[in-house]
Amino acid sequence: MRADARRNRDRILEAARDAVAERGADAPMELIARRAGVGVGTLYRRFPDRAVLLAALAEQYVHELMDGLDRAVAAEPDAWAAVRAFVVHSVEKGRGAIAAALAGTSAPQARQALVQRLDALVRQAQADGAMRPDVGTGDLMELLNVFACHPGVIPERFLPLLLDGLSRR
Amino acid sequence: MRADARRNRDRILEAARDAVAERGADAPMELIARRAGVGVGTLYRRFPDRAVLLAALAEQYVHELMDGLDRAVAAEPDAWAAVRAFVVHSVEKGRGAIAAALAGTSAPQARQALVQRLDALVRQAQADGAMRPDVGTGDLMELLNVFACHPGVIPERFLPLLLDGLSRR
DNA sequence: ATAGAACCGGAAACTGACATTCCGCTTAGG
DNA sequence: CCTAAGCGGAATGTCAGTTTCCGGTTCTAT
Repeated sequence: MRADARRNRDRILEAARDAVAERGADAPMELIARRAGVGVGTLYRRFPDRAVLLAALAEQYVHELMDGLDRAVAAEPDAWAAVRAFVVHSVEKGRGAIAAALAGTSAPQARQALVQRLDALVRQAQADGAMRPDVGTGDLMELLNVFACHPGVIPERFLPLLLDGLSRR
Repeated sequence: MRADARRNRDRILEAARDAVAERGADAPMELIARRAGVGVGTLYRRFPDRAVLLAALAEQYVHELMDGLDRAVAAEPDAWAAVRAFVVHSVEKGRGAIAAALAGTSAPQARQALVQRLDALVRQAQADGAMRPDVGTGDLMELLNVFACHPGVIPERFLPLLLDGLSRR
């Protein structure tokens, strides 16, 4: 693979993430191409159709989340603190890929691994009495999704509120 | 206006609200008509275009919210309790009209009146030390919007979390 | 009962936004 | 300097919705 081709591929993924963030999973291919500074032809050469592109996006994003989770666990000995760090990290890095990643159809195995690791952490935090017991890991994912998909929900403004809501009173 | 025409008008508004809830502000006119048990022709006779329909929806909905607010204030002497009651009521009655109502373009005067009344209540609740001080009325509206637009955010599951997040720690 | 104004349904024509293809030109890199 | 790999973007095809229109139907006032 030629160097410029690789560069374009990365740009496309980046642009696709932004576009999906703003316009949802069916953002126009042409918009994605334009934002990547690339012709549609190039986009289609690299990703034969939207499903492939979305899958690549999801794959990449789930791995980023997994990394974030690992780092949070490593940095914070306390489970609840780790959950908080993960949420903050995910929301900030989130942008639009979440919509694709959590839609379910893409990258199911990687997604499941993430959910399992997160679930263990959540249960621990709840067992410690630090996190409210009536929210599940699925709810947490849903909330990340809201931040990613709903532009009006600005992290700086709503994250403190969410974290307080999630903690045990 | 003939009696059957009025009946159809009401049905269309009802159907439009549901359709907007599920498919967003650009739900197909044809879908709305079908759900109302009416031909597209009838829909267009009553509402020349989508903007008019959305405006009618917004108007109706903002008034419902206003009524809910009045009732909450009347029933609850405490400001924070009234805010809570209003939020619960709004989320439950919400469905999709919020998307249209809060989009901003429609029914600006009625909307503004609502925001003003709500704002006074919020400030009171915050002054009482019962509600967290770092959320504004606009944020509250945004949150209602999330419940209305995001089907995955089920009120029964997320409302307690939201209310806890909104209260002062 | 009945005239006729108001209303209705839904087929059909129109529209525009996107997806996808294709090919002549450009460029990396050995 | 050669050529395989890559590129852009005009052109074409597709389809979901919008909007119009008119022959038939239903109210309701008299």
